[in-house]
Amino acid sequence: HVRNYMIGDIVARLKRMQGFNVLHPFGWDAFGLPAENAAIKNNVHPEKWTLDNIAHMKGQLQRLGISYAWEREIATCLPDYYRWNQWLFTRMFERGLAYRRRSNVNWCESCQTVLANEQVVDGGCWRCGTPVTQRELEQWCLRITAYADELLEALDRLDTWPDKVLTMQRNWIGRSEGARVKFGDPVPPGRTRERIAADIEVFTTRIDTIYGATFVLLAPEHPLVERFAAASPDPAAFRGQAARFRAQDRTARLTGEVPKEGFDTGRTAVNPFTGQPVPVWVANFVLVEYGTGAVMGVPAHDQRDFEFAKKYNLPIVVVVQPEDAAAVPLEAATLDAAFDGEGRLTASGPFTGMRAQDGNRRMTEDARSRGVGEGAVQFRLKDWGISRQRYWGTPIPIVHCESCGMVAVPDADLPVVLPKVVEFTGRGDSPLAHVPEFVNTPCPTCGRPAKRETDTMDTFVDSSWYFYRFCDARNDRAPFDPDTVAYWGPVDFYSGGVEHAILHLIYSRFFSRVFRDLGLVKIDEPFARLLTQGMVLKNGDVMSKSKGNVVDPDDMIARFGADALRLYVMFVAPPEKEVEWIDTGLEGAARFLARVWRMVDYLMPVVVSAAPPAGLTFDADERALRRRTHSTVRRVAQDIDPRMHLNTAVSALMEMVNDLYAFADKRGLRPSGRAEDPAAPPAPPPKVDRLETAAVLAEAVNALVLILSPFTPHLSEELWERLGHKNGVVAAGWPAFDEAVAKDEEVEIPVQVNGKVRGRIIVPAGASDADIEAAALASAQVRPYLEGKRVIKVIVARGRLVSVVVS
RNA sequence: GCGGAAGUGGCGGAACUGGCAGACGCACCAGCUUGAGGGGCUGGCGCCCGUAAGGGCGUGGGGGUUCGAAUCCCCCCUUCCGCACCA
Repeated sequence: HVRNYMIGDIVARLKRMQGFNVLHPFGWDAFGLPAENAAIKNNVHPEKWTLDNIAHMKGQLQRLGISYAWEREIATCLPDYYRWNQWLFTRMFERGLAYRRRSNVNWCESCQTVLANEQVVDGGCWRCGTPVTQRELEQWCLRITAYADELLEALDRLDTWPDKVLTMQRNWIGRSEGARVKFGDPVPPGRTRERIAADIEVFTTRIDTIYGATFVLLAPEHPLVERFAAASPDPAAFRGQAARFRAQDRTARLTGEVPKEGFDTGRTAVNPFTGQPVPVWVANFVLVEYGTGAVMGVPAHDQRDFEFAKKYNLPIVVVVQPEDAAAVPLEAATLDAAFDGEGRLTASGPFTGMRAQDGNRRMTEDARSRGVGEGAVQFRLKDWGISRQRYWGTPIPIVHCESCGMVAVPDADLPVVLPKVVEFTGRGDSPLAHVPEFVNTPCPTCGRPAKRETDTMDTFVDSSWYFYRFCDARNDRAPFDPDTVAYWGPVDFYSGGVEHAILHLIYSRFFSRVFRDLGLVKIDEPFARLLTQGMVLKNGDVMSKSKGNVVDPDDMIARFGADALRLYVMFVAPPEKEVEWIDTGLEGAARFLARVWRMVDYLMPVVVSAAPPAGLTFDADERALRRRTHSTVRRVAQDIDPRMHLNTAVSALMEMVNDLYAFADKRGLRPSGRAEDPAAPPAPPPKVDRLETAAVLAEAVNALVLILSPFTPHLSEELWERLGHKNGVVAAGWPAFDEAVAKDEEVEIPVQVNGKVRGRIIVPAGASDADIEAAALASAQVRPYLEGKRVIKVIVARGRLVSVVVS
């Protein structure tokens, strides 16, 4: 976290010095399970635990010198903030974007609460890793799927987002185009299998293979399964098999550990293209929540179906042949794996001979015209289940009334305040349900006794819109003023860990669009630029209390100072990479800052009394130092924004300091190496004869202190003041940079002969290509390599290199 | 399996549009600072041959494009990350 806040702070400080109006806010995402669990464990109220932690961390951030706009500080656990969660929930409820339904939900036994799909990682809880089980519960859901298409399509325009995040979101939304097709009741009498009571609708992306569909598979949870069971000769056995599949460990199923299994329902359905009856089976690998919960089995062209057919001896029919003319035609009898590539259709009635892709289109049309199917788009994205059976979260502002049903709490009655006196058991039923004063309330509509909803909201609701609240953090009439958000929004620069790639960043994109459709914001995408910063590791592991490898920023501040810590963390690697923490690196940063301090402190009398450089005539060394000063001013700014290479910005600062030392050395100026030793004789004061030398030193030192300040604000402010400036580094602004001064006077150009560097020439900057070529060919270093050879070609590359080709 | 990112000295990394590979720093080595430690300063530090001058090799491996490749293309290997029976 500290690294992330530093990155943002350096950008904010640069932009402020460049004259931008910078909103650099901070808030506390303070609801959630850790506080509640700590409360149970330590017998302290979650609110106290949370507020104490906030106070501690705020002190730490301030000691690090992170320049936050504390007057806009928010904490999501305070009614000032969460009332607007409730307000927004109410708006969504009115629009059908928030709804309640009974469904299977992910349940974490350890956290004793529901998890959203996004919060299930490798079949376990994202927070504690406990394997997730399924429970049937009444759940409030937010209809994120209403925005699925838009959330997907807009990713194409987020061109500054990391590819990784875009890909993860695309996969998560998981759009696939295909068709829904009905496998109907067999009509003709006299079959051995009985008629079923309804068509079975399947979803497929490969309708072109439908002539090879030789069976239909239902998910064990599919509604028809129970109907078939009831009508079967042995309902108990039937139900038992289905129940066994349903009970199979979901985690094992997800990791592919459970073998594919199924059983025959004894029913048939008619393939709407072949007209042939096909058996209907129940299979453990078919997912009820995806598509229609039923699929057609095409063993020749789908590997899962192939394995299933082999295991249960179901017929295999090849309907796509690879187009590769040399290939041996596939035959069902000899097939050892499904062929899922493109090719030409065979044994597909009127579609035979078409390319599979064309067949796909034509067969979808055909199905539609005959009323047996239609094109369909399917998403993997599910609606977002937000009910949590815990205490420390935003109360859901709904009242359940026996006569009026579910009624939203009117805006005037918001916030629904979280009661303070609650018993925490961690048992997994909502703690609020045991607080009668909270639960019992008159129905807002009819006034009769009614009961409040006792679940609280997923804390990701809190973090899905807080960035707009910062723009107008003290507004008590609305979540924010639209004009104010129009001024600030969208967020220009957003940095955080890649762990937010799906959860937070997709929810926020969803909420932004809800606000847009409510007329509160005009933008779609909340975050214009996204940086996913790498984590800081210690001994190859993520720092965590349980591993005992945490580096406490306060310890580092005490030992080396906040500035050294900031400089080191920025220098050690580019922001998006992971870094391994090493103490010696921090020592190096502290050493560098001591070096800066010594030189600036030593030169102070010269700097304070120096003339401005305008109108002076400088010697070569002085011009070189000015060149370094001006080019570093430019480079540091560009390395921060737009390049976001904070590590090379620090390198540039170090190079400048090295040059400053070298220049000073040439002029007999050298600060004492032991400034901290009071017994050491004081260094003689700097003696500078030339007006011009004093001027370039002053220019360099003043600029250095300023351009270092985003990284090392404390050191820079102190030195800046000592250098006789009054109003601080931000008021001073980013130093002006003069292209003419920064430009090299002459350049060294390598000369290659047949691709090898054989010499170097020095030419005035801006020399013409012809002059450079002539100088290269005349060079004493190069000439021996041209003796007796014929020069075929000479290339002068952008004034940077000469390449001579000889035979 | 699918997808994303990445492989450069002992280490972290630099090389911005194809143009001097290894900037900057860490570690290490040698020297100076009247002794030690600490601090500071100077120099060295990719690999191989060579006392040296100099030469050869070198950005995971192999091929290619180009006057020129860490950078572009093809194949392969490795690592990390994400998704994973999505029909």
